[in-house]
Amino acid sequence: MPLPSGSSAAEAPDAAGPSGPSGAPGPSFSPLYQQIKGLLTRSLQGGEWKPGEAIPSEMELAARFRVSQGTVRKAVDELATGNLLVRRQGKGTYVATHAEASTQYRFLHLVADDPGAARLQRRLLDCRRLRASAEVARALGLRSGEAVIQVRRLLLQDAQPVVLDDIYLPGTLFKGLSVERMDSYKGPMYRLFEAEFGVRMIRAEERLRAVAAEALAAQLLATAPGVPLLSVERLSFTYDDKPVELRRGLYRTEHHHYRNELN
Amino acid sequence: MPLPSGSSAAEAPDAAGPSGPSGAPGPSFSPLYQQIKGLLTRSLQGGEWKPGEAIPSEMELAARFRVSQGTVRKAVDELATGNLLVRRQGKGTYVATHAEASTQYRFLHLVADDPGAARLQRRLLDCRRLRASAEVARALGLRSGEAVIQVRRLLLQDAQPVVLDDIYLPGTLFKGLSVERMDSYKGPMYRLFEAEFGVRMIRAEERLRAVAAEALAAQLLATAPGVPLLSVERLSFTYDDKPVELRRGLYRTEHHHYRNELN
DNA sequence: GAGTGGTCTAGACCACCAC
DNA sequence: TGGTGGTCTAGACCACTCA
Repeated sequence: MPLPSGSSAAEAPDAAGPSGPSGAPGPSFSPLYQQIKGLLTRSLQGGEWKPGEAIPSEMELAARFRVSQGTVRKAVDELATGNLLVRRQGKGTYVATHAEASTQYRFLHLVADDPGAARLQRRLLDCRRLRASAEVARALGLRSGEAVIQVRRLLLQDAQPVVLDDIYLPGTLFKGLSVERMDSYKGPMYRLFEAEFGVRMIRAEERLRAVAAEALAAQLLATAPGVPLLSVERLSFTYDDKPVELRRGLYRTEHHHYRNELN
Repeated sequence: MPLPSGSSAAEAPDAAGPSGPSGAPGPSFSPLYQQIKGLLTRSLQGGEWKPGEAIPSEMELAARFRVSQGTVRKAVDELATGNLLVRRQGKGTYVATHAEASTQYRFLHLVADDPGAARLQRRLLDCRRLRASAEVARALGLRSGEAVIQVRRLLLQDAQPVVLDDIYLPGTLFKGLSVERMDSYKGPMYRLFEAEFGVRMIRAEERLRAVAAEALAAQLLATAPGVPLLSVERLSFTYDDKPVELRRGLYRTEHHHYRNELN
């Protein structure tokens, strides 16, 4: 309880330690910096600072929350580690965005065997509204039959199809998404999502399998039925661990591989 | 340069900042805690503290290195983040090991679709000494033709083969490794490596592909030729980013998937 | 109760960036 | 030159573990 008693401002967090003056049997102990982290996350979620913008300096935040700079620092450190914030020495701390080149394909682990290969091209095949199947609804936390937007697209390298993606998005969050809007947009899809719909992908879980190409997938990927494909099912989450995108990808791995780092 | 001049003990690190008293045009600046981190890593590498043992307390390390506890703390924090050390509040800081249940299969991302599935069983098929092929030599940083140990094994669930692994190890580091020694060993293979051969796997890189089962692999995995398999090529590193294991795995993914978390 | 890691503070100085 | 994040310190107190 390092806060000077009587100085509790509106935004000052309350440590509520188990040995607090109230003597309440607090079931859990939450360090100050964790509470600061929570407050910062709420501000990010609420849009107080938008992707790409700078958040207040550590000194300002320390004053706002009535804690020392070191405490704010630890909170910001963890948010930066979680890729929610980006620190730039001498300039400030910024809200992370999917726009930066370094994070261009943060979630796409597929790389060409040939390191000097060309960049991937995008080709939208389809974008339609439909009702969520039981499976899609379950993954996205919707009710079966709710509106869903499905996007089908290819990624190509040197005009050769490499990835076929089926993307499912909750209809309520992505009203007005259309082929035209996506086609005219330069840059990563996740950047469009955060800029146009205010939906920011924070983390994702993937499940990988080896499968045989079905007839349609083989045709779209310009390969033969039965060819082994890498199936990548991705569930992406925004703040609060809320799932907001289901993506089923089929990757051709004759000249590409899925790269993963283990620590 | 916070060290009091004239107090340079044998183990005291030298910050050597660009604006040091010598005025040397130091090309790079290395914070104190980074240097401490390096010293700690060297001690780990040299075996001063063995896997599972406790390292000296933060206060002791601070005294040894003539820095404050906070500086040691930051160094230890990063090593703990990198899974080299494990902190246990109230007890001490320990050298990480592959023995703990929580890290039992730290590097194996394959999980059963059915969450209530049985544990994986291990079956060693083969262990032989041979000369490194050009490809294996290149991956492990050896000369072509150098001695290599190859281990082939299966992982089974409910008597059904799920994983076929071919493991390649530098012969000089793993003298005396035999089927008997591995078969009689309870616990993870990486635990045996660190306990019996002093080789600790720190991190790894994997390349995943979808491939069709060849005749031999199909037979060993009790499946049909042509079935899609997940090919996982793993290169594991010890300290100094030195590669010490090449592993080629073939995973059946009818009832299992490779799980990955994206941040 | 002694010892460990965990949190928090206040203040100093450094490296980097922009104006 | 001033502001930002980055490093380092010294000291206080807390939470946890174990004898």
